[in-house]
Amino acid sequence: MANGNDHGNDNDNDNDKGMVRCCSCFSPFAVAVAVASCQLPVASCQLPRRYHLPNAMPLSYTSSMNIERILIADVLANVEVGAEVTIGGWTRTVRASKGGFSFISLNDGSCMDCIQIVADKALANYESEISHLTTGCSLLIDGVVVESPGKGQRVEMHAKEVRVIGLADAETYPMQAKRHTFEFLRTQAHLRTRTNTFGAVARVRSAMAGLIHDYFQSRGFLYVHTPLITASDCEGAGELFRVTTMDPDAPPRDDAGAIDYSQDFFSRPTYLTVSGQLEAETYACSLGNVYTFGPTFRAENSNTPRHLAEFWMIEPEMAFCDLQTDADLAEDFLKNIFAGILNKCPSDMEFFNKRIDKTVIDTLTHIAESPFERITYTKAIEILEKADCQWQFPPAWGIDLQTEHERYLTEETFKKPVIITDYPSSIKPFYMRLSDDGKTVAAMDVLVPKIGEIIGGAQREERLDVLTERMAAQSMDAEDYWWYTDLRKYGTVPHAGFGLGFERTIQFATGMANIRDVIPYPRTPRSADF
RNA sequence: UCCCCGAUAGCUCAAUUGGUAGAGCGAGCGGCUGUUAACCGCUAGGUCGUAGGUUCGAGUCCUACUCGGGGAGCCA
Repeated sequence: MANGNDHGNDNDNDNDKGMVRCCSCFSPFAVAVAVASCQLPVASCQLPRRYHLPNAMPLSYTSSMNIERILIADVLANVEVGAEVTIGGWTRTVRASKGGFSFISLNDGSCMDCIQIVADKALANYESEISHLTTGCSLLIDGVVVESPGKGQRVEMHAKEVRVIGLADAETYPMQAKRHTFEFLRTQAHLRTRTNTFGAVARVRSAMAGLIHDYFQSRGFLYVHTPLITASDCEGAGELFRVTTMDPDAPPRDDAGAIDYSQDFFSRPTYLTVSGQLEAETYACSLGNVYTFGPTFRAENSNTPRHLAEFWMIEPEMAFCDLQTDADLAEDFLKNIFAGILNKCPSDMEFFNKRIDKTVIDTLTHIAESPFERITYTKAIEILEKADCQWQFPPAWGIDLQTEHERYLTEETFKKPVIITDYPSSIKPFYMRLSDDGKTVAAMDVLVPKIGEIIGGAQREERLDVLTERMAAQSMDAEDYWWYTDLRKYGTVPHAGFGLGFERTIQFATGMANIRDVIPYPRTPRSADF
């Protein structure tokens, strides 16, 4: 066997049970080749008796080549007993025994579970280093996978070498091996991903992003990168952040004393985008079905568990499409990604179901399997007016639905997602298509229990005359949107789309109560730390 | 932005309706242990968010501010 110091550089190819021989592949791009080369005859393989998995990454950290760091997720699930592997991670708890050995629970973020390392006092640095380990230290461990006599784990690891890479002073390290409130962890956002909850949120968020791309890519949607800086200042979606290079203390001024934006970077006032929709429409009206997936900015002074100043939004846009198909897509899309996340992150989802919200798995399963309710706004108002409820805001046709109304519909009346369509034109933006009744527009909102509006969408107004009338009615200058109206002037086409709040989707899927806990570094009024 | 609640040890909280602060966890040390949020013992650790005010005396009452949480609005 390799001794503890050369990290697998031995080439003696013995036949230890469970060892797998394979060629090295230090480029992550060569995974397929490497896996294939594992089929080579043993004699042709010059490399160490190391377990090789597609997820293994070369340990470029060390100068000794031929080492690969195996993910703990793989060790726990796939690596067979007897194999020697190298893992790296951060200690969660260390239970030291003065008698002879220590148990180290190590987590590397690849999965919810930690692997238990048994470190014997025979190790060279046992007294000097291992017996002093505390929560949060980073380690590289070389050892053999063995069956675990303890409960709750298939295997554990007997360390052959424990390299202490970084210590964490227990006196000051904020992440104690105990329960912390989310409020406290928000103040330690750079370290909170070392907890079970935030590790799981990060994995689910990443998986969810992948599922969303998969959904659209596999259906022929084109991914469009719409600009983050915009000059459109009145899309009606909220307050905008200004983008400028002017000195706030001494902005250039014109003869009349007004701020002279012609001297600003873009020679005009510019802002961070509140939506990529208008630009996405232009791509849809030449390339068919498209989607955006990127950050969005709202300068609204919103202080709620459902609002961020910077959040991510997904906005599909489809040509030759009406409201019904738009709603069909929204429903199919949500079902698909919720079923997908249950399938892709089972242990993280079990964690959320056990520790965060005991109903999430049932809820997501139910959503994936049963049809959404679809009602018109008019019908929704009827239901609310008949409801035996003391409304803080009595429902009435022409007034937008309040939070209490949305929750009543999703949580009391239907107990599932509800798609509400055909809102009064007076409460919806200019670009939504005016219906034949002249009073409503082809809008749809998807409401879900607890979160409320998760999707807002519409069939777009494709008739030039109606569009310009509606712009004028909302005191907009159509000239500013000449490129948008051009779509209706040249080869106009019915089209529709919607916007999905990414963080609200993750909130719903995980049961996390506060949106600030499902984005790495939340930006909210008076808060832009990290 | 509006309404409500909160701020006490590193973290989570308590302090009998004004009499100069306690617990659990965490940490340090010791003991014990195939342990797994281990267990047992000892020790250290706080000018009670900030600034004023009332009072012989304020963690406790009053005012303002800051920060945090919940609800509402705006929305995704």
